[in-house]
Amino acid sequence: MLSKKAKYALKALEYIAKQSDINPILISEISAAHNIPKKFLEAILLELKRAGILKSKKGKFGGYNLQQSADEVNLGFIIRLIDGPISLIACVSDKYYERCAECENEATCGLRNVVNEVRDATTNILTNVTLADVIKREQRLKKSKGNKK
Amino acid sequence: MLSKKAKYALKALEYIAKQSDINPILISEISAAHNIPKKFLEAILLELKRAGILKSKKGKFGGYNLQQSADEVNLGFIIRLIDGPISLIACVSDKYYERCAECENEATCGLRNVVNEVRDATTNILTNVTLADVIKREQRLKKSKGNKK
DNA sequence: AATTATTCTACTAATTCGATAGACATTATA
DNA sequence: TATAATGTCTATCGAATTAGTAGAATAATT
Repeated sequence: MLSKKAKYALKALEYIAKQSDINPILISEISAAHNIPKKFLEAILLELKRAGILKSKKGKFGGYNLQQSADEVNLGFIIRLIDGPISLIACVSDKYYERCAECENEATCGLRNVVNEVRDATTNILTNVTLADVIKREQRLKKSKGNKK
Repeated sequence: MLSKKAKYALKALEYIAKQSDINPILISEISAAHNIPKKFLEAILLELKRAGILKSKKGKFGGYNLQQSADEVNLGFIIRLIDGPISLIACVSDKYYERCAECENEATCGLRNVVNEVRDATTNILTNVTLADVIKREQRLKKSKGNKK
């Protein structure tokens, strides 16, 4: 499961991406809109800024905006940044690889083979879906819901 | 990521499944074979027994065997049993469903839509791969490794 | 009875997660 | 230049989870 931190990060980024680029978005606004503890969100946005995803403006009328465009930021990047490995076992992770202590031969491990397949399936989705896509999906879902009624 | 407990459980089950059904397998044997802390493994095997996956025999020449056949036990079941939800967010989980506090409309949430896709991809693999499959994969990997040399 | 195993209860140490407090720095504008 | 509004930073904290341990009880075999 994702940590709350990662979920908050994704929700906040989606919220910022949806707004116009002109006005910086307030932490307190995002916090109120999604019931995210403000102080916790502060730390998260700061981390996203340090990673180059957000930019900030201090002082009055300050706040946050995307630094990259919404179709350049994929979900996999965010999740890895906040939560670490996406894979179920570290022995199949690209960025967080670690050997299994209890495994004799990695190359022939059947479990590793399965877990590797899961990782491929997961990262294929997560690294190909961007913030812009998430917003598009939301709009599509809202439309198709309207049609059904 | 899987917990160590879940990884140990999977490794131990694979080990038991590989042996003949006749002789019960000792905890200490599995523990030694895979570098799994013995006392910790004890608790894990007990849990697997309670879930109906293993059966045990006490006393001399006691130990553990599978209760179900190796092609009936799928990895998803084990992982859910030990670690809980496979999904990245509980709002798309079958067995561990929970509403997101920060989400207004679940049906139109774009993030949920993506996470649901990930869940489908993951569980499709994990619930279709059995212990028997893991062993087969291992054998296949060992063969293809031999051929290359 | 002795031996060898699982079973069960109860801890515990370390780490991670989620969250908070409060001082500080920066910016806009009145 | 004062002030209000905002992000930045450091430090901390409680609760939950994870990983692992100790030791007595129970059961089966010889």
